[in-house]
Amino acid sequence: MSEQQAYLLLIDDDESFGQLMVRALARRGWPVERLHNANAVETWLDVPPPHLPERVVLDLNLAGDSGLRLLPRLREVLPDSKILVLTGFASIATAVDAIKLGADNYLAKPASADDILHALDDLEPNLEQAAPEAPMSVRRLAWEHIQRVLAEHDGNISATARALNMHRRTLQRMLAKKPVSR
Amino acid sequence: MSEQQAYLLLIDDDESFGQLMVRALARRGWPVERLHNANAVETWLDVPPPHLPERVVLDLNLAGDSGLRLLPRLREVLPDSKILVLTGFASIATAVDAIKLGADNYLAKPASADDILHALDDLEPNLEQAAPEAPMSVRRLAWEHIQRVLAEHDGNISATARALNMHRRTLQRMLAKKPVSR
DNA sequence: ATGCGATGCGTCAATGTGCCGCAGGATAGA
DNA sequence: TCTATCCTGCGGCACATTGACGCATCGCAT
Repeated sequence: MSEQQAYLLLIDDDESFGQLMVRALARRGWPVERLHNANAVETWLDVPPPHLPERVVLDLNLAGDSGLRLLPRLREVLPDSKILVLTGFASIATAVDAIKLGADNYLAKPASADDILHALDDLEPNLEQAAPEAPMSVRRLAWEHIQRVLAEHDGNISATARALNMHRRTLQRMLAKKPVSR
Repeated sequence: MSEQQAYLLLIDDDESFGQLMVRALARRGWPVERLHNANAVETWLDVPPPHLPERVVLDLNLAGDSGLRLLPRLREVLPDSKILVLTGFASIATAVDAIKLGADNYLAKPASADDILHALDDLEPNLEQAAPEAPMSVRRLAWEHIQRVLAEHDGNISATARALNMHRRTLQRMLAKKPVSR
């Protein structure tokens, strides 16, 4: 029988983003299989198909980082696949965790299909990566800190606000605007 | 023969910060060996001492080339040491690379001695339980960060505001009121 | 003397934050 | 099933902070 075609497994529960991505990836020659939520991934992992994906994009945009929980088993079932973690709430803490848990790369949304494919291909650490010209802005620092504490509290906004001694409403508003550039 | 004492290797070229850290770590029971620049690290790596450090703190802000470059050899010479990468210019990209290159953890400045020791001890990815530490409030964190950057710029408010990508007037106002609050 | 950048400060409009309240969802126990 | 609790998203409003602009002053090197 003929060799089966390589494909990409997209784990993502954002419907519109997911469909867009499927199309964009297909246009670039990647057949995409999709899983829409953590449960689907669990059952998929319980009985993996004979033909395994060559690449995996794991979106952990869900409340809390339950997506990270899936990583170890994913890596176990797919020792040779390239796994990319994608998130709209990127932080250094979760990036570090993701790599430790076996991800090959980590990307912050918004990311284009090209960004994603590039991140999956270009896995070698860049030694030249000089330090960015400026220190972290206060905003970025605050964002990182909040993400860390949020993670420590399993994504519980109220508890995080209490721990941070800030108002729940304020935290909520901060989290509502996704991109914290600088 | 007597067992030699575990010690920590601090690789950092910021004189004031380094001395502070050495003292703070000593107060917490860690003898510290220090290397002040990339060259010193190179020669140290060429002829490592018989008694190797148990923990390493590598500051990426080494003058000249990136401290990231040193990581692979460090890891090679010290397969069993805990290596923490510390940087005032944190970014997700360098965090990912640092972990890939063998760092056990990655921390952004400003970081206290306690932060550092904690980061060196708590290497497990944050899946299950959260560290029960009391998080700093965002305000206090911001204040400390500002103080640090301000110091790095010799107290130059305009330059600091530029580096932090914030308004000079705003920085000025923040500094005007002393109460650091929480 | 002249130019340049840093500093302190006033003002005003645009944003952000503290605080209150409410409705809906999830959950644990009676 | 009913109920008490906790969390969440969100509207609204008064007050606080920030961004942007301008201006006078000061130290310093040319």
